[in-house]
Amino acid sequence: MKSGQVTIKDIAKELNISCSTVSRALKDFPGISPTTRKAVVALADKYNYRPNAIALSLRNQKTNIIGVVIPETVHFFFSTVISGIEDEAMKEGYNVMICQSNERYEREADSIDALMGARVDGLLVSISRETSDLKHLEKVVAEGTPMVFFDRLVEGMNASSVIVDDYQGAYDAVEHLIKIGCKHIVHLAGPDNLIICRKRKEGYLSALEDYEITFDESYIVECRFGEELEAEKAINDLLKSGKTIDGVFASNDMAGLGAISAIKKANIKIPEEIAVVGFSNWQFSSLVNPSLSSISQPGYEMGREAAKLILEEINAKEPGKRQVKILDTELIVRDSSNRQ
Amino acid sequence: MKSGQVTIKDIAKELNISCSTVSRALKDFPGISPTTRKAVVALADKYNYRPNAIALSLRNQKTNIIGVVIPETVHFFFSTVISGIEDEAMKEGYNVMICQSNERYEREADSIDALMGARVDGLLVSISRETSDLKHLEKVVAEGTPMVFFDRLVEGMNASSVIVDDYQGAYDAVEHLIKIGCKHIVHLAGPDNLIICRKRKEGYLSALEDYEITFDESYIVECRFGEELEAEKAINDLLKSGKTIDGVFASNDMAGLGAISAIKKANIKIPEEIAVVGFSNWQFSSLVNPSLSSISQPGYEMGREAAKLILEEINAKEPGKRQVKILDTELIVRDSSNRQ
DNA sequence: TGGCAAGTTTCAATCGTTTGCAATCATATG
DNA sequence: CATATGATTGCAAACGATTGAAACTTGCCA
Repeated sequence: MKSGQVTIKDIAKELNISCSTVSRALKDFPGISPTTRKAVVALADKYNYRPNAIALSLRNQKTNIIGVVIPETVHFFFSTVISGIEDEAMKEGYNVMICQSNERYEREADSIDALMGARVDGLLVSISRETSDLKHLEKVVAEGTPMVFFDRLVEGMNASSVIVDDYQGAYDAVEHLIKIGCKHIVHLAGPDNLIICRKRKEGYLSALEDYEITFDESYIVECRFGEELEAEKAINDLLKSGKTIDGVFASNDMAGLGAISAIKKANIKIPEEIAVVGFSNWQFSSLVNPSLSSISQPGYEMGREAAKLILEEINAKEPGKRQVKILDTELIVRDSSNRQ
Repeated sequence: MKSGQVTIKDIAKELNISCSTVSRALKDFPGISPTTRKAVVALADKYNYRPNAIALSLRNQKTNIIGVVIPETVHFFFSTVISGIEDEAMKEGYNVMICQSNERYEREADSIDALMGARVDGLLVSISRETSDLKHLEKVVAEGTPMVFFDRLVEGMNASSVIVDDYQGAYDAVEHLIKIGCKHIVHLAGPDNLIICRKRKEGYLSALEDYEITFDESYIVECRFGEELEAEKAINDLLKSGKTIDGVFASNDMAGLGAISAIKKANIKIPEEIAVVGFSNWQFSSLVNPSLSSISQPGYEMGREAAKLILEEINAKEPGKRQVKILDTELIVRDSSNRQ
């Protein structure tokens, strides 16, 4: 802010009138003579006057800024969420301040502190993989700043959230595998402290139960980091152990890809011998070979819904009820599970 | 800002002292009695006092916010740039405000206006595909707000920039194709109004010239949108026209992928009969089949460098010289151009 | 000519923080 | 006892914009 930008004062001085008059002239307040109004508007135009949002924030006790704390923008899913948030926020005259936690707890806490210091009107949060201590989030609630979780929520917290129906998505994926004939389905699970991962596991288990498929504990392998090699190794180990496998449900697409890798290297046919379904429908999923079936999550819509919820809370005089918005997923069948 | 957050005033009132004293006590100013200081610090701690960044911004005429205008965060490359910007900014105590132009001129102009209204200390800009009118950018410069371009810069503007050596990257890609034996190399070009695309085309032309390969105008096809189908159609048309093709240099990976699609569908072998190289090294490039050779751009580093440059300008008393930082690219050879 | 109303404009306070200067206090010195 | 000294603390203005209330300027009528 080298502030070559003109202020109301500058205009007032040049026209030899008071700031109040300038302010009122610019907002079409009654009681300003047409002459004055025209002179003010002309000068404001000439100098490209823009109201100082900082000054307004201070006076109105409202910044019109939404803070967003997100694990990583480089994930395709999260970047679509950001797009949704931004579009909705911009439409309503809000700006967005984004901080990435890089999946680290400390960075998440620091980010929230910074955003609170900036007096954002509300906070949209998707917690990091590391987060289990909730002090930093409880402070936010205690201080009365509206907060909405998206995708990665926390339990037992007085805040609304927007999530995807992970349970149902997982159920759909596994049901699909069963219906094409799979009876020995491996689940590459995510870390247990993320609710989304627990839900996906539950969906997997329910589908097995509903279709009366015997469950084998060793068919669930936790892939903590959701990385390709991690999953490749997991599947490879299982194959070597001599277990029968005819289907894989991965809790994310990168793991699904790792599974495909391992299976291809073992010269096993996809989907004829082993079918694979991932989760999240990453950008690359349609591009790999074989293309990866997946559960698509409406990221953009999640962003918009989260923004809508937080704006609702910001504009509510009374603290309203907590809401949980659950968005539907969609099974996208591609070559990796397409048995005619 | 429902502002349950405590202010200096609240603390002052509770201790029956003045705001000045509280302020000084919190900043370890000399001339405050240890008793008072301790009482203030204790209370500030108890109430989780955070300085109001808005008030500070107004007083100091400095927001400690960097504005970022970017075409789309959903592009892997741009999201890595954002990470770089954010890391560097956070390290120096700055926050980042991000606006996406979605490749639209009008949205870009609006975003810049919003960020200027928020009195950001500096602006990092990568222009949209649509942008050719520069009025909105010239205003920024005229008003004395530091601005640095990254990746997509504009010419004839008094601002620093961080770019990738697109010319050299393209040259390397084409030279590589020539060295593995290609003599009829198609270039899927990007829109001419983006300097990066013109540079890539120049690199292509130079390499052909240096290696004395006759140039055929019809081997350059412009793909305006950088989409897969667009490129697939372009290559398909060329193949049908009966032209000899043994290499493709695409100005981005999505176009490269389109080329691969078209070639595979025509039952032509990659890389033996036609080799393909893309540009940008998108996340999926290593995952597709055949994996796509590409020119990697250091996105994260570009973000950090851009942030460093803008911080330098913000902190400089005198407006310094304009700098252009050029980052090196790297040719990554994968299956699509790997002839033994 | 005094007075009132309508039409304009200005004053002053506010938001939270900082900071130069003035004020207050206690203690010590002449 | 009066005053100087040093240690603390408070006052007030500033940043830019808004807004209720007060003040000013007209013109007009009795």
